[in-house]
Amino acid sequence: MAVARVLVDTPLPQLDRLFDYAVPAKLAADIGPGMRVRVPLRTAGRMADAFVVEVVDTSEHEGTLSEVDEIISTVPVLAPEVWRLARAVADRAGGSASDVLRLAVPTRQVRVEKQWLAARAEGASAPAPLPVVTAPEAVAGYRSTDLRAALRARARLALDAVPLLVELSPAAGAEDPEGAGARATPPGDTPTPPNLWVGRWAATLATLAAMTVAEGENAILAVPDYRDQEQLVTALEAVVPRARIVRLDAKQSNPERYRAMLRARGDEALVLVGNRSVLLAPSERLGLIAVWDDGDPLYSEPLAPYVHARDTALLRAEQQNAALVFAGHARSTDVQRLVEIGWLIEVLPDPRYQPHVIPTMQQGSSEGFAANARIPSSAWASAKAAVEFGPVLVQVAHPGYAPRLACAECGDVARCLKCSGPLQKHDSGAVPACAWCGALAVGWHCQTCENTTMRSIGTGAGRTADELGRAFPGVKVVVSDGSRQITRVDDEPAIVVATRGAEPVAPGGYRAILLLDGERMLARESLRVAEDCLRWWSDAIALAAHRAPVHLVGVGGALASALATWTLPRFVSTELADRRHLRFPPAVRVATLTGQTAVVEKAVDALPEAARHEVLGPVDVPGGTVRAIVRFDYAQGADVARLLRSQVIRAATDRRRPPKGSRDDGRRVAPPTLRVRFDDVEPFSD
DNA sequence: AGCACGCCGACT
DNA sequence: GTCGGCGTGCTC
Repeated sequence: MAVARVLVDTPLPQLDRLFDYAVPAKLAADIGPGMRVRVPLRTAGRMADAFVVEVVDTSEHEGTLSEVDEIISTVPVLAPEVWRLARAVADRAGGSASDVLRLAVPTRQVRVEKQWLAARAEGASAPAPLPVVTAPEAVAGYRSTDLRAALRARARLALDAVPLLVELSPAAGAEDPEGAGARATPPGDTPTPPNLWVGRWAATLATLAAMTVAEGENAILAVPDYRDQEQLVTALEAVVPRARIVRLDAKQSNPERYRAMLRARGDEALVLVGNRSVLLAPSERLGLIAVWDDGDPLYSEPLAPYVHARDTALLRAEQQNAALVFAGHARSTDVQRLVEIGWLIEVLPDPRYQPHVIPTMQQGSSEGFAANARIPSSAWASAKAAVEFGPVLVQVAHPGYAPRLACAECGDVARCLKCSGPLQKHDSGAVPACAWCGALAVGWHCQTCENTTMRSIGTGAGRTADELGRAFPGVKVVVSDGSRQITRVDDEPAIVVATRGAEPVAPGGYRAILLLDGERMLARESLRVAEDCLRWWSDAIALAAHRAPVHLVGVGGALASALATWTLPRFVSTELADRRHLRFPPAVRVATLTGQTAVVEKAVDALPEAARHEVLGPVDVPGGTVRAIVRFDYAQGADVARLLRSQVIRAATDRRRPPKGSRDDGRRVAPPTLRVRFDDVEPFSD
């Protein structure tokens, strides 16, 4: 008799294990691993969706088995390697595998499934041959023979990217079998020769992916956001046939994601490129996992079980014996830790390249334009000279025009009359609007002194652009910020004002770069300010033309000299040593426990001895609950996760009615939930 | 979650 | 004796 072992699709932690169901004769021929099924749970009549994990001959379960009710679809959406990964990811984070599968398997799309089944019925056509071109300049800066050997040896690397741009030779050998006209030009636009400048990092990762695909194996490439993805895909198209590149990202519609996920289950070797979710895509023969800029906060998953993409990558590379590459301009302290314990091997550019970074603490003269006051005269002169020859980048901290407004009379922060949110201005002429509810501040008056006029506090990208426009008459000014992102600019002289992370790519690189607002960026209260700044600045520095001057304004000390001498790993190593001393992450692991006082206290008591002595709190948090932070060493991680998991289950299955005599006596009440979140750095910032 | 099982107090 | 309220525990 066939037995289906299934994972029930439910958030209940007590059901997070496999259940056995008998397969009735009429389903036996069709059922298989990875399919979605419906199964009865507890009592006939109640049905639950489930994934078939395996089909076996006998069950260990004593007692009669219920029968699988129905096969929802014969399309195997859950690949075995994804199941294995989901289980490990959930276990590491004290969470449920079904929560991970929710992220890994997009919701069903019947039309896409029909197409897929029809295509499969037609018979698998042999994959197209692979005319892989390995552009030698793409790995320039590294010894490419070493990289190829490292891939073959399944090495784990911390790769420091060369902070330069590279121009790709257009579609070098990457013939598109489906017709080369796929690079769509928007209707009405005159076709311009494509700007094929990308960060060198993108060309390097693309080459590693091409080497992997040439061996008949998949490569998974993760990027933080769409801007990086655009560069990486451009670089990939130069070395891998377009038909072998599969995107998986948040911008796609559900059917697109579903189609991509099913394609990844095919036989041909592919490059899978996308945001953090791409690390959960099916990939049976996996040769390489590469993560670009792992310090970017977009890699921390906001949904339960909150597993960071870096950890997913580490687990998966281990499970599937794939090569692993963490690449970035600035290393994260997490990667530095892995280097220092010998888990990752560092790969430095050879020959070494040092960008021309000029730090200065000195502020500009206060005469002249307001923007002038933020810019030291040396930087000003350098920008003025450089803009004759091409674009100059100015990086600022805040988007908009005036990120903050205050009453002109009493100086109190200007607040929305409807919801008390802070007001801000997006354009110089715009009516101020509330940052929270969006309401326009029409007929505003100060709630402290009844005055009706405001003044700006701080300077956004828009205002900086206005001021620079006046300072450089006749020069084009381009603004790129969070809401209006520009990915590429052309060669023309221009001042490009961008908020950190929104810098466009310029052909050949910027002729000069001014990093303003450094002081303000460093003022953020967070455990990771220094490494965040290092990342924001080094990513911008990498957009400069060869040896073009980069002025880092208002920053001194070790951070500035690390950038000036381009010895970022040394700085990060010192940073990590400080954290080790203070026992802060990533030197140690942490878990936050949130819930009612009694539940949190019980969970703390259940911890292993060593961890119990390193509990911060519990402290009150909004919502009538408390939060405790536990610190422990990596070696204890598995123990702590297992113990906390059992506490979560206990909390969920314990008495759900309030004790006798209380006000809601007899009424059903939400279970006394315990929320566990591992490796959350939020509690260490504010 | 949602439902059955079983253990004590009040009933024909 | 047995009806039913409510607390406890399980779900193949």
